[in-house]
Amino acid sequence: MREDGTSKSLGTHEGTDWNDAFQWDAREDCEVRQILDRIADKWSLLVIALLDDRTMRFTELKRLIDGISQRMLTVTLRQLERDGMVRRTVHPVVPPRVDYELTDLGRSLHATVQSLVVWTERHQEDIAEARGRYDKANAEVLVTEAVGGH
Amino acid sequence: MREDGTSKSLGTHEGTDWNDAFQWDAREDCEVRQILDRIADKWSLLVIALLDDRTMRFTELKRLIDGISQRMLTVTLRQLERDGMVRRTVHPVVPPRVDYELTDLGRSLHATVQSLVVWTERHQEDIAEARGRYDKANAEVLVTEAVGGH
DNA sequence: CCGTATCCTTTCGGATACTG
DNA sequence: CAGTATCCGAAAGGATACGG
Repeated sequence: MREDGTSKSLGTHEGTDWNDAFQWDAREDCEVRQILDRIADKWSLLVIALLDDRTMRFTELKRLIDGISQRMLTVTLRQLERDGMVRRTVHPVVPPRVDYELTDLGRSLHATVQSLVVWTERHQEDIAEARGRYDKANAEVLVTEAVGGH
Repeated sequence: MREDGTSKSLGTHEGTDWNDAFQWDAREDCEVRQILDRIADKWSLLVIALLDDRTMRFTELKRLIDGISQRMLTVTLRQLERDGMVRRTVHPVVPPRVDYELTDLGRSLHATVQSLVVWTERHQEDIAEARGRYDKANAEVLVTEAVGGH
């Protein structure tokens, strides 16, 4: 896909007062986008948060997260392992035992993500308030339209 | 949906050495999860990054991002507006003119996200290297299986 | 115990056409 | 110009069954 690797969204951007925003998020093949996708997908952060505490086995994670399907836990762990966030250790015993633990890179990522978590906790009231206002205003518009026969 | 609002993923967790990871990400109705979803969706960050520079009109954003469809720009802006990140100002003129600008909350979020961007830039080589190792190791496994008649 | 393979539903997002 | 409405294909993710 993407038969032209050249001009996705930057274009020629001649004399514009260009900011550095696009250095990091313009194309999908951008590193930042990929990490962001990993961070934001439904389960990765949960896994990282749990493993930041201690090493865990597959079934432990499965049980603690529990909304997760076996398939998605596997997929999530494989992605995290591939990106170097998680180390997977297979113990050749029966029944099989597989340990998962965070790498230094994974721990570092988790620490960084925490600042976002803190931000969210600190501002969740502002957000809730904003949503309240928006929804209220929007409901009024709908009512007005209905009354006016639209 | 979710007919039982009680036990989604915490369960009873009796005497486990429980960490605080789940305070912020266990359920989908959690604030952090919602903000994360917004941050990670395909276009929000791009919009925020552009608006952090200056106020822009709908068509300006459309042109600058340009991979985006009209529909998704509208949807993205509405979500950001609802969450209090973006302020939408309609000027009652013809042809219509609508300005979008970041609120203080939006600017604050953008600043916070930057730390993640910086982290990614700083570690993208580690990640690329990890992927290289993983893919190489994985390819060997496949070859071994094939040779062994699997 | 730790997965993989398959199927199937749900969601996301692009294309297109139409309005004030 | 700045949207809304509708349709449709692609992808994410859950359920289930099976394998080493």
